Amino acid sequence: MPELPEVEVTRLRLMPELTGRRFEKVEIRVAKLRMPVPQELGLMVEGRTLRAIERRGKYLLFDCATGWLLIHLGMTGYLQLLPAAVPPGKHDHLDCHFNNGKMLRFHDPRKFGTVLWLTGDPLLHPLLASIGPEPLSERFNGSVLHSVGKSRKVAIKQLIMDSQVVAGVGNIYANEALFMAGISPERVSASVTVVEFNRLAEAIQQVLGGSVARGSSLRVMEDSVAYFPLDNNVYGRGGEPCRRCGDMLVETRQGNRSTVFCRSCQG
DNA sequence: AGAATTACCTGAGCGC
DNA sequence: TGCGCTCAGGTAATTC
Repeated sequence: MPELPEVEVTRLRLMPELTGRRFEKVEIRVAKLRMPVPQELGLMVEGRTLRAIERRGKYLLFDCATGWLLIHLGMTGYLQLLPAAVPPGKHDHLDCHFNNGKMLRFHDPRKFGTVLWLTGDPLLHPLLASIGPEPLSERFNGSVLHSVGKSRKVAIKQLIMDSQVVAGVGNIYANEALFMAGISPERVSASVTVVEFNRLAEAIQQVLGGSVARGSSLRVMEDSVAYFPLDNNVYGRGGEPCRRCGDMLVETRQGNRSTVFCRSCQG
């Protein structure tokens, strides 16, 4: 599923192809996503020139000067850049045609994604206004994490998955970052020390930044710009040996999400 | 306010 | 072969 690094790599790949290009035509085939795709989207976007593509958490923001096209890929969504003539298949819900003959196609089997039109400052929109700091910015560090986490009673894993605390840390990277930092996902947030919060913030940046770097360096695979493989240390490896100590990784559930960790390496 | 739970959705994998 | 079940999970909305 697209996590922050996949979203960022998508942005980096689309930007050189599409900035400065004009939206010619928008085709909405399926508007019934998690939130309805606004009817007037075509009217708003067509004829506009794309100035840039920004990202906030896992939200992509297409700067159209008069407003912003917001896209979230949900769990199963991806964006493809294709020649305009490629016929749509199942789950190809939306196409944006550009004046260079390219078409940006939104594909999302589970329809957890979001496509909206925003006016005004996008960061003030309710969906974005209360998102925490960008994990890959200098604004995010152990002190920031500590200042919110020191008084919270939730498990540390749920704290770092809270988008109000830090943007865009999903289940896979939460598991991986906690392993890297040597902290048990089950620890109550308030029991985590300053030193550990520092290690955790560092690990979050390492794990996300490393994936962005790896994803950016990969050749574009086929026609997709969304996915790249991930070699996880813990996620998806419950019951298998820990790569650090060899003990069996345990799999539990937290807030209905699967958690995998090493009881020996993560205290 | 913070924590916990629910809803949204479909493909994959499973047992029978 | 196919039916029914469970699971996967980002995040907004809802409830406690």
